[in-house]
Amino acid sequence: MENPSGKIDEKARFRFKKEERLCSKIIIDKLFTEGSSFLVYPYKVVYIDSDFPGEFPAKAAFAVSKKLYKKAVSRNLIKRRTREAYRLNKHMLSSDNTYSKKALIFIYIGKEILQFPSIEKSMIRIIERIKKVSIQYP
RNA sequence: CCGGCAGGUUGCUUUAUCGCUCCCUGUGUAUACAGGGGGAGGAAAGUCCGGGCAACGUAGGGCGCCGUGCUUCCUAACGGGAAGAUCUCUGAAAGGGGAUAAAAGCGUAACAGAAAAUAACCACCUGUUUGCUUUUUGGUAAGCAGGAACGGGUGAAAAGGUGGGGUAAAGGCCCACCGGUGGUUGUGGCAACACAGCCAGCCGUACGCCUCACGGGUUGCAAAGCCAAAUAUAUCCUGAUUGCGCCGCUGUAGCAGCGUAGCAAGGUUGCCCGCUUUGUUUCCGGAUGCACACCGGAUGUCAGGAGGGGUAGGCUGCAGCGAUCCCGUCAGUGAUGACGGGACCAGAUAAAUGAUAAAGGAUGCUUCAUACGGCUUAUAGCAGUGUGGAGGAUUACAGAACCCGGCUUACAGGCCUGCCGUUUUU
Repeated sequence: MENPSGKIDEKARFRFKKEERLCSKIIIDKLFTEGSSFLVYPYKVVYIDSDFPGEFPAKAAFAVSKKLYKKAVSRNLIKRRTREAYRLNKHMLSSDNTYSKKALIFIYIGKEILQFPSIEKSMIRIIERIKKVSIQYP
């Protein structure tokens, strides 16, 4: 908005600060009770339209089931790889008015810990699907 | 050298790109940007003990429950640790595992076995009855009465062991030596205890109950406090006012004071005594002389508290001058302590401390080359050791959540110190 040169946008492109992470317990509860979802292996993605301050197209959270992965180390590894894939590709979601703002949760349901390249591939497919879903027709 | 045991220590490195969180400085009113710096572990794990800290409870006493249980020491404390004592299992050894309060009383001991503790199944001995035999003051078989723990068999365990005397046959029945137990004296040790002497024939083992000593209030940082936001004052208690009962004073409307005791229930975070709080036995009516039982009523307002309801955001707690960490010296066998110097060292909260790529290191494996000495069926082959190259593999266990001290469990590999040497080889 106030950066016609687009420089800050360029810098902030790969940033992923606390404002872009989904922290509110209320929204998370709402997501699980009212949200829609789709599957792109190895993820289940839950999303809902949500309004929040800021210029970001979405707020995201990442989850790994404690039942599938009992050790904290492996859960951390999956969440870190997922977060990294989201951080590197979230610029594809633009913050135009043509798209509604979203709250997202990525739930890892794969039974094996995948390497980063295949995780990134799935993430790109997920983001394209979210784009499709959130087009607003005025 | 190799194999093993014990203790300690360490537990991948570098570069590039893109990020996360906290602190400081600067620009900057908020947001934000730039620079600099900090950012997982020895177990952060299990949540098994012990504390700190916090809230609540608590006059005091008794009983119960739970935990611990050789000795001395260490420690803030411990069920932890160090050094030691006795017994026992295991190992060739270095070592490793386990047990240990006291004993007055009581209980249990599967299967097998006659019997598991006031022992008699077989065999043994004595007496006697009957039968058989005639080797007739004997022998033998069966029964009865008794003696006897020496032999056999069972068992995890059978009433100390060996030898001798003694006896009908035997037996600590008696004696010598050995072992144990108890008493006692001496020596050593702070002590557990050890060793030695003397005395007593006193002589099964295991487990449990009981007993004794010491310790233990409960819940946990989602504790606890504050702010913001938000819903709703159901119910209960206390005080004031109005009102109830009794008594007193003035005097017919006010004022001041009191409400004992019994019973029941609750609280006292297992129970009881005790303590404490509340209710009731009070009044009126249904309802009729009295009593009991039953049903209904004994108001409203304000303030405070309990409780309920709401919230699930932020701040403090909470990032620590400390049972702190590092180095050194001294004391001590050691756990540990004292002193001196230096340091201030993660703080996330759907939860940071990373992701990706490349190179390197370490350790096995396969293969090739080469060097060394050895063996054989000897210009060759075999296995071993060292060095170098190539390929592929492995690089563990595991992630802080209020903080410490331990314990337990998991862990690829490397390093250091000390100790042991059964088999095989040199």
